[in-house]
Amino acid sequence: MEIQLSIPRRRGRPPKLRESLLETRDLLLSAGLEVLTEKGFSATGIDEILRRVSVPKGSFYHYFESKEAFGAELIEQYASYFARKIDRYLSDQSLSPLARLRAFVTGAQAAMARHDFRRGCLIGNLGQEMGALPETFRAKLQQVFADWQSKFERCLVAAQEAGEISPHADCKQLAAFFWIGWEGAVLRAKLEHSAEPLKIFERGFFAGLPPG
Amino acid sequence: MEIQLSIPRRRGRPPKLRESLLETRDLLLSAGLEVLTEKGFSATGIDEILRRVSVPKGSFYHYFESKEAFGAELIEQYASYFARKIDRYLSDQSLSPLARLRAFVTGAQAAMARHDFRRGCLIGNLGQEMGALPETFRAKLQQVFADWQSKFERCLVAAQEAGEISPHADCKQLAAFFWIGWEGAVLRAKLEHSAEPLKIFERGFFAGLPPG
DNA sequence: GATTTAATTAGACGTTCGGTCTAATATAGT
DNA sequence: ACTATATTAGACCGAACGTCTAATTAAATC
Repeated sequence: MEIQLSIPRRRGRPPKLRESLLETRDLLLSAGLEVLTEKGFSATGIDEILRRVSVPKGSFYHYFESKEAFGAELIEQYASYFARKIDRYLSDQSLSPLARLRAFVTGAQAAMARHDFRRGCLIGNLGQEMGALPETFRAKLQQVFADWQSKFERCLVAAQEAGEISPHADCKQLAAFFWIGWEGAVLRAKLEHSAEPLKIFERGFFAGLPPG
Repeated sequence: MEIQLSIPRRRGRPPKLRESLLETRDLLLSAGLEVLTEKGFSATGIDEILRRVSVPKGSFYHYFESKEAFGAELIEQYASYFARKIDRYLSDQSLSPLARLRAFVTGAQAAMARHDFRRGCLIGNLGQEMGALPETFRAKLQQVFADWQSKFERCLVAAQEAGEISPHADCKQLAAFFWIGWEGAVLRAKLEHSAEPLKIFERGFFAGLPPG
């Protein structure tokens, strides 16, 4: 939980060849991710993030223009981190396309379990909070979902080609359906501190796929 | 948007036979519901609610012990209001059980549209926020979902008895699946300011039901 | 090696918010 | 008339928010 800096930061311009060129900045981002996935954007104060990693406020506003800018960068980081994660699962040629989707779901469950179902999906969290967030976030969040969905869509098409699901299935719709529901499941898993909602959604989704 | 009191409130003990016996209190609750479904609990300040309805702080803390108590009451109010709404739809004997479920979904879509998809579900909103909320809310929220789900479950059993879905279907699971996903759809509809996610989830859910 | 420039930390600052508390006011009850 | 009760009014406090300026240190320049 407590990330700490290897070498305590000092004032002033840092030496050029230190190992911690972006350490403080990254430290803030990773602490921010932790807290935001747990408590959301509005409920989280900069001070809390700062305290967690023993960084003074000045540093924060040195690296980020504002809380909003910080959030925007977190979205980008998280989105691409997660996109890579999806790609890793969905490109596993040792599994059938449908099995890859299942593998992703299983992996995501394990990931939530690792944090005792206390952390959700940053994108889902922020989406829920949009009413209180800078409007600039909306498009970003929508785009992230669109991206994740398109990855799923491609995998579903592959499943179709492999005869795992009906050739008449609308893969785009199915992919959207998955992500709409999955975020609900993550939300609920956080509320219940349990894997059950994730499992129920998994079962429901795969059982509902039109057989090939 | 701006609810206003019929007669401006005055200081002092109010006359007994006024029409506004609980007006101020109700005013606060309904304004609170509006704001909380849009922005969530943490992002909303008491002051904002008070300003909206031109009520001074003294009144708030006269009627409610704390923000937490206010939230708890909102949950109860909303939960039972919504439970009645569900009951109304699911007890409509002029429709088949499955058609009643569809009617509920359609009605909920219309309700969201009425607020331009800016307001979500209070229970879902608070569930997402749990990481930053008083822990006493958790059990309440879980119970509300359990309640709503059990209503759905009963209707699904009726659908089963009517031969609309497979007799082997696990109605409890299906009901849970619905509410898990539906909350995701509401979240997403709010993010996109669109009915599309609700429709996609509706299609996906009903298409996935095991035929009778 | 003195001086300027760039990078980073330190923390003061003003504002807002949640919650408390006291006073003021008005009606009800006796 | 007097007391009790209900409600509004808003000052006040401590904590937290986001911003901003100053201080400090190393690099770069000459």
